[in-house]
Parts: sequence; structure tokens; C-alpha cells
Amino acid sequence: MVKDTRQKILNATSHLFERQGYHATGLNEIVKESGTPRGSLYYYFPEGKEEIASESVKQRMAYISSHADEVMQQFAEPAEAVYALILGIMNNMGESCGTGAPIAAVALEASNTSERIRTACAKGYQDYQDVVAKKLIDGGFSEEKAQSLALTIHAAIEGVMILSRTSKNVTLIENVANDMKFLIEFSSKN
Amino acid sequence: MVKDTRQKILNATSHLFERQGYHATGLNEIVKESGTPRGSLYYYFPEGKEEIASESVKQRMAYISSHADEVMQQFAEPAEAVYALILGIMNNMGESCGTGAPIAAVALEASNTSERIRTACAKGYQDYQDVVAKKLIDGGFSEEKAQSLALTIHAAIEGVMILSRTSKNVTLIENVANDMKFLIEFSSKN
DNA sequence: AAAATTATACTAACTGGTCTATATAGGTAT
DNA sequence: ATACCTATATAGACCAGTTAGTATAATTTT
Repeated sequence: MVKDTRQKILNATSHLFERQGYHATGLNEIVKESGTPRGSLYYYFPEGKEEIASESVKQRMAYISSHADEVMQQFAEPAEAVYALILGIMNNMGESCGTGAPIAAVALEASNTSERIRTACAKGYQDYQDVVAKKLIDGGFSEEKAQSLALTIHAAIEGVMILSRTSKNVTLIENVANDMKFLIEFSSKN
Repeated sequence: MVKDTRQKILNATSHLFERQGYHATGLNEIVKESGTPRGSLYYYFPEGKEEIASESVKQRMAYISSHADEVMQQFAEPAEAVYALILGIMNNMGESCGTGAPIAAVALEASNTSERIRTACAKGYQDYQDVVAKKLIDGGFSEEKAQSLALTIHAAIEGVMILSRTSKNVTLIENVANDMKFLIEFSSKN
């Protein structure tokens, strides 16, 4: 595998970023966690940490969005699909609450500092939101209403992950799942 | 003013944490931004950065919660109050989108690292949520339903601030304000 | 042999934190 | 009032460790 080392670096970076954010994650830590050679860092990412971060964010969000899309396809009704999506997040989180909100910390830290990272986050978020919006449109919502609801759903998801991690209580997520289901079911379709 | 220096340190810290988070904010930067003497840092906060952070988070969230409480009191209906609260956040954010989510970055960064900071964030968040819950109870919601709605509202607020900052677009917040108003108005009261 | 990849040593800047010396108060005894 | 004393507060040099990043040599792989 030619790109194996490169991929290991990105995986380790995504993992560390999710747990502790951008600035707390050092290059040495990435090297150690990935088990890749130190010298390869700047070989594969000559532009340094910013490039690693931006690439890691892109890749992570692409994976998450495609996973969300799979969930969406498993349900006929958008309300059910979104409910399942959010519950799935809860189950993935585990009791320790060490993860969840894979790029939120990076997005906040970089929003005023690195335009490159910020835009990578913005695009990743938008793609994720579009997955939900698409499902809502398929379910009969107008394009505008779907985008509007998808935004609120996404915000609620992002927020509740922060609250879950901070309070070390995953059950909060179920609460939000119920409210989002309700919101979709009772909202007008245009 | 005897406690002037100490307060300046906390103010600067809160300000910097909101914009760039915990790890990106160095002690030197706090000293510089606050205009206080370097030697005073460890005089007022002998336990170091963690103590400064925990104190800063507490104070900041106390202020935000009391402000939210004031807004709640200006409206008879909880749906209207929450709507006004969220719109107020939008107006405070300003076009640059450099602020908003005052402790979210710190909460995410510290949730796996510093128990002291994590609990300070958790308590701050809970108090904020209680302000909203109280208003819902006053508006006729059951205690349980009020807590549940307050959580979702809080999550949506926290999340949309991240999304606004990342996309540099404050208008998203209005969208969430509308949906939260709707959610309150159409939810059953028990 | 040539190209791709990795190893190692290094830099300059910065980190959080400690240290001692010094100033500046406010109160007290003379 | 004045001299003295002590607690509070400030100044800033200093520490060891770490950071991101660079340069170049050695090693694989093709």
C-alpha cells in the first residue's frame, strides 16, 4: 500500500482532534499514535500541520456524511430516519463520552485563525446538512423548508454532543432525537 | 480597586477563550491582553492555568445565565422569550462571527483532559439550561417537559453558534430561533 | 541507478511554571 | 507626624520541556 502511511497519519489526526482539538494535538503525538515515521509527516504534508488538519477534517466529514446517507436510506419517513441517525450517534459515543462532535473543537479553534481549516470545516458541515435536507425533500418538504429544518437538526446534534461530553451523559441525545422527530412530523412541508 | 488585576485577568481570559479556546491561549497572551503584570498571574491563581480557566468559565457562564434570565422576564410567553433570547445572541455576534459559544471550545478541549474545567463547564451549562426550564415551567409546562425542552433548545443554540462561526453567517441563528419557537408552541405541556 | 520514503539531528520560538528581588500599601507604635 | 513593620502585590529573569518546522543523510523500493 503506497498511501498507507499517509492514511494512518490522517486517521490518527482525526482521532486525536475529536478528543482534544487542534492545538492540544502535537505533531509528535500524531506520529506516536499513528505509528508512522516522523520523517514522513512533512513528506506527505509539506505544508505542515494546517494541511494535515484540513485534509483530516475533509476526510472525516466525508465519511460521516456518507454514513449518515446510508442511515437515511434505511427509512422511508425522514422523521424516522433522523431519529435513527441521532440514536446511532448516541450508541457510537459509548459511556465514556470521550468522542462525538468530531470536528467541532477544531472548527471553533480555527474559525478565527486559519481560513483553510475553517473552510474545510464549513464544507464538511454543509455536506452533512445536505444529506439530511435531501432526505427531507424526498419526504415531501420544499427545498427551502428542508434546508431550514436540516440546519436546525444539525445544530441540535452538534450542540447535544457538546453537552453530552461535558456532562458525561449520553442519554441527553435521546431527548434531542425525540424533539427532532417531533419537529419534522409537525412542521408544515413548505 | 484591590481585585482589579484579578478581574482583568479573568476578563481577558474569557475573551480569548471564546475566540480561540484553551490550548491556543497562552499565559503570555493573557498577560498582554489584560495589561496586568506577569507576576500577578500566579499570585492570584497559584494553581496555574487550570485555575484561571475554571474561574473564567464559572464567571462567564454566571453572567450569561443572569443575562438570559433578564430576557426571560421581559416576555410573558416562553416561546416569545426564547425567540428573543436567540435573536439577541445573533445581534451580539456581529458580522465578523468571531465570537459566540463562549465556552464551547474550552468544554470540548478539556472534557477529556481536565476534570476541574469540565465540571465548571458542566455546571455553567446546567445553570443556563435551568434558566430556560424555569421560564417554561412558569409558562405551564411540567417540570419534566420543561427540562427536556430546555435541553433541546440549549443544544440547538450551542450548535448553531458553531455553525455560524464556521460558515461566517449569522443568519442561521434566526432559522433556529423560529424552529425553537415553533417547538415550544406546539409541544404538549406534559 | 533512480526515485520514493524514512531516520536523525537540529533550530528558534514558545509553553506553563518557578524563583527571588522589589515595590507599595495599610496599620501600629513611638 | 514619623519611623517602622508586615502583608499584599508587582517585576521580570529564569527553568526545563515542548512546539512546529527544516535540513540532510540514510535507507528502502522500484
